[in-house]
Amino acid sequence: MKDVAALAGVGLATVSRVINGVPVDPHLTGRVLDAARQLGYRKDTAATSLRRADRRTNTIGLVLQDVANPFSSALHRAVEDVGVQRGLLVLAGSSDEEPDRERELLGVLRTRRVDGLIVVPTGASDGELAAAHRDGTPIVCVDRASPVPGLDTVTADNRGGVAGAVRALHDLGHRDIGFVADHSSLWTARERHAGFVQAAGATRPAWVRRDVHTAEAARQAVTEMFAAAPAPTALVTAQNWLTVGARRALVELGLHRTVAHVGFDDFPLADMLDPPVSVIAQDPAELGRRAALLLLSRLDGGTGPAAAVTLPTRYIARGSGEIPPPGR
Amino acid sequence: MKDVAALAGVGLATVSRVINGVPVDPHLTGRVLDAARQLGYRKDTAATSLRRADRRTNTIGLVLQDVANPFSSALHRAVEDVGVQRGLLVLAGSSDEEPDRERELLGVLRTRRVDGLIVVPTGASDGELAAAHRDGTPIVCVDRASPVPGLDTVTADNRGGVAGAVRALHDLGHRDIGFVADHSSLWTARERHAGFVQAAGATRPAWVRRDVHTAEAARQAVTEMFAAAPAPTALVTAQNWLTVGARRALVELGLHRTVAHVGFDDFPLADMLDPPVSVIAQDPAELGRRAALLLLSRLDGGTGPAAAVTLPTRYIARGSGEIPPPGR
DNA sequence: TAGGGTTGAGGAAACGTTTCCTGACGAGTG
DNA sequence: CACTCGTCAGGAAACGTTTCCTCAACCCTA
Repeated sequence: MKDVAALAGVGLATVSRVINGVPVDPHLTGRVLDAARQLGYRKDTAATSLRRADRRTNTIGLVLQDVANPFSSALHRAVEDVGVQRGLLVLAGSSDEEPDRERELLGVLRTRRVDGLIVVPTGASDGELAAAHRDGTPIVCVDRASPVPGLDTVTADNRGGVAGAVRALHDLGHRDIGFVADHSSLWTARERHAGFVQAAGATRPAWVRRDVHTAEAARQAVTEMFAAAPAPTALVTAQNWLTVGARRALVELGLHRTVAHVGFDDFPLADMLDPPVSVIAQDPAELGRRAALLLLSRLDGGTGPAAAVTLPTRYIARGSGEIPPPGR
Repeated sequence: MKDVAALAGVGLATVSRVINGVPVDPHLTGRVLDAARQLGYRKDTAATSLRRADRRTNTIGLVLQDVANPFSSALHRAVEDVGVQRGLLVLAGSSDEEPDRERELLGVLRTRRVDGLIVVPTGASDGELAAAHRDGTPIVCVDRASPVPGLDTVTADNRGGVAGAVRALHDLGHRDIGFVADHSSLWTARERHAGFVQAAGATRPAWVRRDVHTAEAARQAVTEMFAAAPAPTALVTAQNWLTVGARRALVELGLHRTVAHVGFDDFPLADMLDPPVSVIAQDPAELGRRAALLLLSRLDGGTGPAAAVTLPTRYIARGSGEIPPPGR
């Protein structure tokens, strides 16, 4: 920059003004731009954000469950797309549902003075998150409720989605409905369970399996559920991997055309299985987009109470959820 | 930091030493750490990398095709996992195969003085990439050959993978094999086509469809290919979305149990379709891991000529590729 | 024509670190 | 005992910007 100033024969301050688009004598502007081009000058982001009054880094931190998970990566992409329009770059990391890892990530993101944070919180009430909030860093929690009061949140209507699907099964004549859900430490798993209970009422405990975390575990759980004497006539699985595992079990038991099955969360190729899998779909991209927009409005100085956006889910009838109970 | 120094009653330099783990009088170390904890001090990354002799930012830039694409995100995760062990954070962005977007991304990453770059290059010979290389930024190209000479590359054996699959079909008795590939501007598409030509020799032009970019386009291409009078008895699709689109077409034509079909790149649920889809699988996570390791060795001062790592592909026989030609 | 007001560019301080250099102190040696 | 050498902590400069402040030049008005 010093070199550019020297070559253009102007002061340092003028170079800064030109680079930042502050209006300046057009003649000088030309000289500075020429000199900059000639020297291949690019301004240094570190120095810029160090000195600027607003300390902006034009970077936002994104803490996901796992960058490679389709839900997370769709969300990531949506955040990127919103950010790009503002020249924001995204620093993303995977917490793997581990509170320690989440804390660590939040720590380094804070150290880098990101302008804002979008977090899929693990749920363990988190000191780092609270500290960042106190520091005034705008934070949006997405997909799950915030462990820290006062943060903006964007979530899907997990409870209502499941309840709706269960009611649809009921209307079809199903009275005996099984349910498989993920770890109860996850807010989404608890919400989906609550939706199930709300719509299905009391059922046999053996038909409700919680804390099932992998496709393989779901396969086993469903195999056991349908091996026992009175078996449900319909099944709701509360997460996409669990849905896949459950379908595998149903196929192995030869029940995939007999037992109604609805999964939470859409997944690629769900329509190409036989029968095609009906799902309660949420829109991860929309979750990400709304979270990013919310963050931007805070970055623009938006004040006011914490927003709590709930996005609707959508039932996609593909066939597996429309199987009637035996004898109807 | 000034406050910490004052509270601990030491000089600024000593605080810096303690924070960076330079050995210092244990008594002072204790005082400094106490003061830092008490004041909630965290060092500022911007100022650090501005002043440090090596200018390290502990950040690497990752330019992918699309952060949300499963191949890309698996690669992303692998890079993250390698980086985490070194305290590196990943700035990821999506080029969407657009050279302009790629340039823009590389530009802002360069501005941020990332320590190194991992890029899935669009292929258009790129001035930014070359400039970054000249500046001494370590760069690794992954999945595709480098448009700039002298860069490390990590790629899969696309050509050999396809050739192997075609030979296997030949051994089964297939003589008429169709081929569907992505845009020829993509290095991988060209390589896979080359592998096909190498193993299949000359075929009817109508049976080789290139520049097919979406699942829907693949569906149409395959529909046309098998509607015409002499149709192939086997099909190779050179990308996972194309594979899905092709399978959809085969199902619609009622040929999915008659025509042998092999896809390039594995995809989730490939084993749950009927018949299960045989694929030539590459390992995106391993590609990412190797690229990241290569980058780290350069960051550690590793010198020497550009490495060109080629990872093998693996044929996964699931059924669809093992269908014999009619009459055998 | 002189004086006050306005505009706009240059100089220097500041952001929060690291690193160089100086100087004090203690130990070892002649 | 005096001198030199080595060790280690503190002060200040420097990294590349932005921003504050000063100051010169110009225009307008009395």
